[in-house]
Amino acid sequence: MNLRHDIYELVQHIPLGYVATYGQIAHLLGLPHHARQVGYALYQVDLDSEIPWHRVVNAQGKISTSPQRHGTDEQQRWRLEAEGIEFDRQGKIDLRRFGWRPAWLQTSEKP
DNA sequence: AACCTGACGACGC
DNA sequence: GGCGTCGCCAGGT
Repeated sequence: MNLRHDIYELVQHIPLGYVATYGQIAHLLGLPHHARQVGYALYQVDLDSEIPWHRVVNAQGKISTSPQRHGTDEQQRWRLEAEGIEFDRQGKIDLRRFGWRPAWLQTSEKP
């Protein structure tokens, strides 16, 4: 399958109340150095899609902003807060608390 | 084919 | 820890 499809498939596994990073998604797919491609793929997701695109943030635990998002980054924050995720004063998420830890990493299983 | 553009990240100061 | 640099690579022009 193509890259975008793989990315979408994996993002759907991020559980409610947790977040993953762009680089983490790329690594889980066995594609290091493809973090930017993850961001590019998510940029193209329809806002009303089933894909929980809002559960992906950058490695610093912050929502990545861009003029081209036309405010969807704001919507991302609302959605995450609605799921119980907390932001600190600098708009950062504590990845130790809210970072996704896929179960299959410990059980040597794959989705 | 060459060049440009990023929802990124590791690293050095 | 904040901030700039540099490396990355799929897609579009």
